[in-house]
Amino acid sequence: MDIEVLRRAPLFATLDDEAFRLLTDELTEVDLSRGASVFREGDQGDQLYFIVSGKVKLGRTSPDGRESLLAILGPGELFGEMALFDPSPRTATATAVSETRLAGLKNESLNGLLRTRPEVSTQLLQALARRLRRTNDSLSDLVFSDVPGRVAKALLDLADRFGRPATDGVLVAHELTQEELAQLVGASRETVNKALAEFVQRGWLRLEARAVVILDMQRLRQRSR
Amino acid sequence: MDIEVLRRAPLFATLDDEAFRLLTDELTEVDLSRGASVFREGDQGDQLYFIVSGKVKLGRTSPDGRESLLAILGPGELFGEMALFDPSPRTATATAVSETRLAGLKNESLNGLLRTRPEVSTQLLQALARRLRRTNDSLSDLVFSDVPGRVAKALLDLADRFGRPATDGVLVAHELTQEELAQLVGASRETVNKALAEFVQRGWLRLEARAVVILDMQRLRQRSR
DNA sequence: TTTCCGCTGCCAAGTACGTCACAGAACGTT
DNA sequence: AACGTTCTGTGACGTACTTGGCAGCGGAAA
Repeated sequence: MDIEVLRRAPLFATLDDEAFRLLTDELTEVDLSRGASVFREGDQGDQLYFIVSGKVKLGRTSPDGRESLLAILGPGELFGEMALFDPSPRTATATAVSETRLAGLKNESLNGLLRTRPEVSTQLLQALARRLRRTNDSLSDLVFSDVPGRVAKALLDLADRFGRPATDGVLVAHELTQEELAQLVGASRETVNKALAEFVQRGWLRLEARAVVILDMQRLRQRSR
Repeated sequence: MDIEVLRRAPLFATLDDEAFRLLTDELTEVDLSRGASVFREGDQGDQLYFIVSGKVKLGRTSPDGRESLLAILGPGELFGEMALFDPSPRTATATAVSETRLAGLKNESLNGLLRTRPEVSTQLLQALARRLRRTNDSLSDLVFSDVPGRVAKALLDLADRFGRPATDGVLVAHELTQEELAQLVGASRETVNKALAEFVQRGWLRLEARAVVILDMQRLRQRSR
């Protein structure tokens, strides 16, 4: 397993090499192809996961079958920790958005780590606090912004986390279909498509297969406020 | 100060009486009347707060001045902890909804506590995980449910946490104006008013001043799905 | 290649909700 | 009691969005 990503993860940053090696022995490798789920709403959960490579979407299903995405996570991020601290079934489904490699850490292993290395809990608290802040942001966006605004925000956020400089702008290989993007911003596919078309028409974006190139960050950022 | 609420708070449950007494010495008492703020968006934060009595709303303001509420918190709950773990300015404004008494705990005191009592961090992780779950719930509700559904959900949630049995139902003294209730569910005051009127007309509710009496939990619960 | 299916783009129609506008009730202050 | 202010209730109207439907496109599978 490629442990480089893990070694750099803030959660393990305080560990010395020896402790880190012991820990990696306890990790389980999980490989997923696009569309495969790690766990589903209602499952019993006793593991948290690190994303080594690829992307994962966390989603929920409404009683009548519609879907909504809580977050898109990438390399170095962790998820599935809630079921450990607040013990109850999983409240979201985790699905691979692309070819994805995860490292699973069992509840007991984590508890062992927390016992011998209490500093690690600080990192966990930070990770949770950051996630809560992001979720609060999404909540406000949903109330304050219209769909084009939310799409702009989502693209900028994805660009921050997954963007790479390209010849004429920033390439954001988000790997999401417009349907998934719509579920992420809480709107219909149709409306998101229109918003994207408008951005393209204004010269702010170029669309590619499951990716966009942001040509005018400035304007897009203004539209997102 | 009335320390009973604090003694029962899960965060301090594992402390022996001696440790608890030392801790309470480090708490600062804060009293607020309705409408007064503990901290505001953008402030520098170095304290977290327990609610001893009363209620607090956590809200955000949009660039154009509209407001949205992230949560209503009551006795025994804590807030303002995010600024400590994820150090950056406060991302929400905390305002008293009624006469409120708080106990403030400084960052350094908390760190001291975490150093001597690492078990406390588990409780903090739990509290954060629960909050994150609730926020995720709000997020899904906003996407999945219409306004009447969200109003029903909000009332049931408030009933769970602040409801007291009455002669003909459950009295929920939420202390919120309809404007605030609207900000909580992410809708306009008028629409919320109409939803409430409909519930009353169907015999599910009775309205009182900044309170409701839930007459038919069943139906209300059905409407909220 | 050909076929198929998922994804994209777009039009038309319906609707839930926001905005505006106003009036009455309740509450606190002098 | 008189007054202003804040809160509640309700109707009319416009619109941003959803729903539904359909056609073209491209990549994967046969």
